[in-house]
Amino acid sequence: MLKLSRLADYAVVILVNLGEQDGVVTSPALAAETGVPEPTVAKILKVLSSNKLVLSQRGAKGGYRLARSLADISVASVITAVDGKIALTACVDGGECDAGVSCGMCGSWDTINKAIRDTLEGISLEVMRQNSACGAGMMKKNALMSATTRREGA
Amino acid sequence: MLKLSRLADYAVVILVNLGEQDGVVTSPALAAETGVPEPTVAKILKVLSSNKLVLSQRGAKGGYRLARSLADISVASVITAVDGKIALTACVDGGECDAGVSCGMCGSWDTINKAIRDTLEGISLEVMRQNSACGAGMMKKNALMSATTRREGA
DNA sequence: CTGAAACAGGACCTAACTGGTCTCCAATCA
DNA sequence: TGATTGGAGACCAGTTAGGTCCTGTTTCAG
Repeated sequence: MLKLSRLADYAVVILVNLGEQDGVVTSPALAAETGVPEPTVAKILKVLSSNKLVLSQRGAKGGYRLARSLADISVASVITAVDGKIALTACVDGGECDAGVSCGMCGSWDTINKAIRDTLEGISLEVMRQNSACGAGMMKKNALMSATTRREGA
Repeated sequence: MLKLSRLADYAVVILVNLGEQDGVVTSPALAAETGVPEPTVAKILKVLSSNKLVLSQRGAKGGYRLARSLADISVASVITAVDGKIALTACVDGGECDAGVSCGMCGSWDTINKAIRDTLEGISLEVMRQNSACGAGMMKKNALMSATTRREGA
């Protein structure tokens, strides 16, 4: 199904949310905002921090803030940070295939991978935020709703 | 990592291999050619058959052959046949999100999904075959090699 | 007419991977 | 000095994809 990892999806939501606030924000606060479970938010933020997409401030009164504006963060960079290199198959560009079987087409996928990467590079989080069908309010509402549901369900 | 399912990868290899032969080919034969385990090849061919990408002939002396030329089969159609609709996230175009959390960006991903789909539509298996860095011989060699390794490993 | 060969369509099991949680450590500020 | 917050990694569990097998149906050969 060619699916994206859920973490990457969360990361986008979290970053957009972070971009709509000013000052440093703690991970619990972001978790409350987005409805994503706190430990997961923390984990994602750590990764984003090590990839320089967000800046962290440790200690009391610490938290996170965007390293650049939403317009300067591409979807590709978020996915790359969370999921690693963007590639459609096990044969990463020029890399060796352990399996061998799927390797018959080694070079061929490179074209596809590059095309997809270019596509994702061209879309910024700012665009994502604006194109959102539901809007920020809806996002928050949905998030809280799901958080409640999850808690009740468990 | 935005990865493609291995089945889809196999499917491409199998189809290209099928396209290089004439007459009907049995699934055991294709398995031997590609190095993909026979039951898996059979499974994939069944799916491809039901999606009209290959034509099947039952009974003794039966087998499979391409429904159209490699040039007329897009990578997108193969992936769609094997993995279902091509979409980057759980939110399929216009569909409803069960989770809610990842749904904040519902509409935004559509643009991305469409772009990726277009990219994959534009690449035919014939192109894949020609661009193959290793070439058909290498493919076969690798396949057999891995088949041997697998057998010994198990 | 009978048996073998090959596809059709499932059910089912296993294993890998992802997602999610928890714990301990380091840093910062009141 | 202690409370707060991020940093790093181990670890557990649920899901899902990959792979195998079984049974039936069709067709050809002898």
